[in-house]
Amino acid sequence: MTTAKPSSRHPRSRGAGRPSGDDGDLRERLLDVAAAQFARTGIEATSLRAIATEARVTPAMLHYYFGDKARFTQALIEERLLPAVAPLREHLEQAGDDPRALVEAFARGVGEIVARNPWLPPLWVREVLCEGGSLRELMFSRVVPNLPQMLAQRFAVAQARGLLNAALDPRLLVVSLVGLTLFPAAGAPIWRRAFGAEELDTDALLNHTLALLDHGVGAAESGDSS
Amino acid sequence: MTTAKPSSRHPRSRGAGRPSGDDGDLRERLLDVAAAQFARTGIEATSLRAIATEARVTPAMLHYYFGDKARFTQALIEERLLPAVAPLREHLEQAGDDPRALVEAFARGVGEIVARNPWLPPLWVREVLCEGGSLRELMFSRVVPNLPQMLAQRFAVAQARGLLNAALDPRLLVVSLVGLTLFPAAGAPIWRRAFGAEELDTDALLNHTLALLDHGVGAAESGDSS
DNA sequence: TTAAATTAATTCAATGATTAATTACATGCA
DNA sequence: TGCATGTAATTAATCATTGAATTAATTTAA
Repeated sequence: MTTAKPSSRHPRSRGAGRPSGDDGDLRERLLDVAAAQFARTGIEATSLRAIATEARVTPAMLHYYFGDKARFTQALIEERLLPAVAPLREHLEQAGDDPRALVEAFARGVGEIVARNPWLPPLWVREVLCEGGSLRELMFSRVVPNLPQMLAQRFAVAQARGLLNAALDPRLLVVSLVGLTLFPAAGAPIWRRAFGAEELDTDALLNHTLALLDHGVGAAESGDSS
Repeated sequence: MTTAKPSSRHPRSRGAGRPSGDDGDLRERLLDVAAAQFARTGIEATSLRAIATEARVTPAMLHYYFGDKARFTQALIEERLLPAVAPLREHLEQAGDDPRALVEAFARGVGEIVARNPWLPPLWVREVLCEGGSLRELMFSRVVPNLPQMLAQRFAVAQARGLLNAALDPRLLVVSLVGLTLFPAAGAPIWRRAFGAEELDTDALLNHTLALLDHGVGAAESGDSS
């Protein structure tokens, strides 16, 4: 055992002898590369080898910095997923009780998060939404604990005050809202492919979503209020 | 080479000596098991061994009936995915030009398909929507060739006639529609988990979606028309 | 010269793919 | 009717490859 073993915790310490002629912290780079690759291929289907290769290092580096794959994904969650999603909560808490404001806050918040972390939607869809996803439990217990319930609750209050379409179910509205925002983001490449080469304009999507939620599909009788 | 080799094509033929004390065609069963497992774990991350194990047979059976993994998934697409999705096209073609009717036809069609093939939404989300999905190209070229464009086109026509909210983009409306229908279906387990133990009622979801698309989130001024 | 950072090489299990042997039935033939 | 035989269906066993995890050796800078 002459090997240096950071085993449980990150080495971090700068200043030590590191031959890395590369850019910033390798540890960070590994997380970034992994986030992108996990989003592309899925966590289970992505080999540590592939990550290491894309990061131009040996697979052993992953073991050096993170231990095993489980702890690696754990680190990814702690240091990428959680910080990325955190702003959404604030967005929502700042929004008033008006359901339209809530909806807009949610859609705008998701939009910003996605803009900053393009890898997030595919990862979320794959690993949280789907049944066998690796991040299911974690997402619920740590990332957005009872955020869906909180949102539904506020919709329910708005509905009781007559501010929300009475035909809607507050909880299903949350589901719809997520579907309208995260789903298109996750599928951006596909829409591009389906509807010609144009990039999916996130601003346009946001406005469209709000317009849809404002009036529905029927021809609007009054002007919009955005 | 004393081995029987159906190599290129399905053996199919009944009447021959088959020790299988099991139920129907093993070939079919393998496809069903695989569909479920692929939906749960993802195609890449699912081993042939796992499929064989769950089907209570040897991995060699997969090779016997299908060849390699690529041809196996190909068969799954041809014999499960394509037939499953086919009805949607008819549904849409029968619907009139009224956007509400179109929307309802789509939502109802998706609902029926999902009810019949619970494995479809997760598989679709994973393998078609996401970038690294294995079925991307195939889906577009074979399963629903230019169906999105067709839908968008009809929305555009309706819009030109003043039947559709002018603030909407026909193509983005298609995106929203898919998000509102497929996404909740794919995430059914999660909503169950998020909002207590109740099953996600697909009928309720359908009605909710239609209500949302009819009037938006604002308090409705007129009675519903369902 | 010391310790962090990194590479190279190794081990072990799992996977995809394949082959050879085995089973069970159906049919032809006596 | 009963037996031999061919063939589809299936299992057991094998092989090469890949992946995760580990260890030892090497580089680099403080």
